[in-house]
Amino acid sequence: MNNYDFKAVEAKWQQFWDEDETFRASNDHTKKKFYGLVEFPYPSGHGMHVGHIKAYSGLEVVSRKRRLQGYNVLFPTGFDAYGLPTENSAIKFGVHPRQITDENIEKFTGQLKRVGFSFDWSRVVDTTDENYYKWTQWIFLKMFENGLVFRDKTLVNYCPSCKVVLSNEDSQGGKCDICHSDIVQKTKEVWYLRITEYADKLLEGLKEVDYLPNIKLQQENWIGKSTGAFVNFTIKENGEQMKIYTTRPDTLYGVTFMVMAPEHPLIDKYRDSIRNIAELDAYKAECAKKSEFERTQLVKDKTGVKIDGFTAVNPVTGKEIPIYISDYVMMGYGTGAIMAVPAHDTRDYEFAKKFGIDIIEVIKGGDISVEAYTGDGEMVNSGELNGIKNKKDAIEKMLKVIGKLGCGEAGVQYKMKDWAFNRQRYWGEPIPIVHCDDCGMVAVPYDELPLRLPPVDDFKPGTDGESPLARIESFVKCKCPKCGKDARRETDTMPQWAGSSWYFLRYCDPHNNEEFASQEELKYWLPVDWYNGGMEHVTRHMIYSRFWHKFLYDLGLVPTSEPYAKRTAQGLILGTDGEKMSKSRGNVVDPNDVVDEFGADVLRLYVLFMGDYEKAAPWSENSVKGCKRFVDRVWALQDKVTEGDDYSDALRSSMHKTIKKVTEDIEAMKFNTAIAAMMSLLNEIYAAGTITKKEFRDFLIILYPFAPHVTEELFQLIGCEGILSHQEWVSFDEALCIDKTIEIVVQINGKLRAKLMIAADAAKDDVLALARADENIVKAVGDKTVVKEIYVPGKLVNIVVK
RNA sequence: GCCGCUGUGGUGAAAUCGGCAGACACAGAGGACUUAAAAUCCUCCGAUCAUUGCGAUCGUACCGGUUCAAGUCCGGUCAGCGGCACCA
Repeated sequence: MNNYDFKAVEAKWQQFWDEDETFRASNDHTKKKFYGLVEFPYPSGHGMHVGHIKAYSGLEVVSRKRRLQGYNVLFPTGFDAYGLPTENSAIKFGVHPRQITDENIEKFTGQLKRVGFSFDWSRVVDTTDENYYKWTQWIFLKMFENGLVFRDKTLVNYCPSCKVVLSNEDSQGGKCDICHSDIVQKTKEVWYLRITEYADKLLEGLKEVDYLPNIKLQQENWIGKSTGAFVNFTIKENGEQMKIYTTRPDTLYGVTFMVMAPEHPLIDKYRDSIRNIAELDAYKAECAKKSEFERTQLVKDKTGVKIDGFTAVNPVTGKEIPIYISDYVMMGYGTGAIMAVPAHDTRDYEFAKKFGIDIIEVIKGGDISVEAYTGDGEMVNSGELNGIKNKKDAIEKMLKVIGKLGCGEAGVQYKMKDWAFNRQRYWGEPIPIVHCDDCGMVAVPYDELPLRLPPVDDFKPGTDGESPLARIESFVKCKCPKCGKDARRETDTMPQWAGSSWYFLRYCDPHNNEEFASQEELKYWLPVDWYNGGMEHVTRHMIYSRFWHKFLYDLGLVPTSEPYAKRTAQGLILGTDGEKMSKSRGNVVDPNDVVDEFGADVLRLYVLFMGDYEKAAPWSENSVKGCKRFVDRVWALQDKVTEGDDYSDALRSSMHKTIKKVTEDIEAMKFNTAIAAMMSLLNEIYAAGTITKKEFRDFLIILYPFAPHVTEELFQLIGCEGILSHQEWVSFDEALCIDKTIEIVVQINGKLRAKLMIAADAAKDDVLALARADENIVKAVGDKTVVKEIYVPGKLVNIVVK
């Protein structure tokens, strides 16, 4: 036997699989299917990261196993290639983003193949390919047609460094998700998708899918549904109805003032009758200067200005109360105005204390001279609500009261906002809309898709926040598709998340030129059976793509209401220092280096063996060596093979147990313990000294999904027929997993005192008798009284003594 | 502030339903082979005490509880990570 030449063996099988198209999904729709999906990479110039390898290795193992289990497996990949990093390097090096993208895709493809992933390479999609983005534009137009696209002039999150408008999701924490600069608020007219229309469906749909609980929870929190009531307060001076949203209508009797967001439209409407309008304007200007970040950081000190000229009337008490403006009320949530109940809301309490406003207790239980009481209790000072102790009852009662008064009704609110769907940059899908002076916004006709990105020399964004496309006259100037007059093309492009919102549909039928995918293929392949990816995509990509999918479902264009039946997430790989891998820390591990030194099989094994798949784990060069030893020891088994088409007595039960363990652990994504079980079996084989051909063959099959190269080679070397990729997964016999004799533990008062070997089917009394007779037990019991004896079959005996 | 998760040897970690804590690895120590080293193979490897050997006690962040039995369940505390955050 030679030393294992992993370079030659891995190259040999990668070439074979490539030429043989071993992993191509079949068109045979009579077979049972498995659609495993991993998040397609963004082809950045840095190449792949070991994190990518871990992210793909999970479903790679599942997919390889499913094929052996007789499934028609669709395990595709592709490239989510639009985006700023490519555009920025295009600007930096003066190279067209198309060229950079092509080079990066080639680099990524090579790296993925070097690791031996069993992707179906005939179905690769590239979101920047015109045959792909044609359909991204097509779906956008369908949304436009159905009223889900609108333009609005509002305060937007704007990144001054990237010169783009960002969605709420992309500017979490007041930082730009791309460059981490501080976001500023800017008024701009931009494109939106009406995702809020689907808020309830997105929430409801979570009930029918199998996502990890924390993924569901994060999505629920993001959608942020709350139930409460809308209540109208009349403004005495002008009769205007001031609508507020509250989750606590039960506290309506405790309202002592009201607050509007500084940008509230009623202020502008009645400027002339507000006596201190100059003061309000100054306050508003001051707030606009603060970034969202500052606004939320300076929580402690409440600021605001009383509106001199507005007085609100509490609809249930008829009492007159002042109205303030303050930046602790946001225009973007609810109605942009609130009723303030200082006795039972911490923020209102702080405000009331600072401005010397009355605090009226309506719920007993706290001490409102010290702080706001937000708990439950008996209603007081609340008219017909007095005496009610249960919050739910109080809310119900109040809803009836305001219903009778005709001043309000129950309502729901969502934290989720509409999706700012635009970028003022070059490298994205052009938005297929034409602006006509007479017809307004007009869709580009479907038969003119794709609306291609025009060739450009200068990709720099405009200083005024305009797309570079705005400088291309030949692109901007066009005829209105409706009336034929001169018109202007929209120059914004779609955000990075557009292309990935439907890519899993395209994989079903990637070369279709008539439809985004045929109904027949979609019916067969959908839903995605198992989707794995990073936690960072749970509130963006996942919500966006579920929204697009549900929209297409409502049009009858996809057969399932949910795109993904199951979703899991892998944990990060940290640097050897235990910190998140990043270029600036210099702790990034390049998968290429690992493949060069140890081979692809070792890399694959290690990323799955290093710890719980769903948890973060630091990289360790030394531990990689352990997996290398394992592969080498498997290779060396070829010298220990004896003829035999059965299991030997020595290994029979271990074989069955290991097959069971590996079969089940893969399904539960417990890859680390599956590998550990195979390592244990290998240790047993070494202890036994020999292995039958049948045992070796079956061992290779269960190891194959993890380490396909070395197992294919050994399968061939020991003279098995065909290739391993075409074998059947091995079965196990539950009965043979049970040992004939087992070890049980004997405890005295819960402390281990002896161990016994007994027959697995021994009767309780016999076991207890044996236990009592054991010399250690006799000694330990001594002259104490036996109070109780507990027997757990197969596990232990516990003798309780006094 | 709110919600969620996690806390186990020198290290990464295991441990179905409450039933032998530390599987499997890494690192370390000793030995075999070797002129030597690497590689490989074998042995040891939670702490303390005892030690010729058998063994004893403690030990899963901390404090308490339930139980014959707790890493696992319950109550409280602390620490770390993630998400949301003036959401009315």
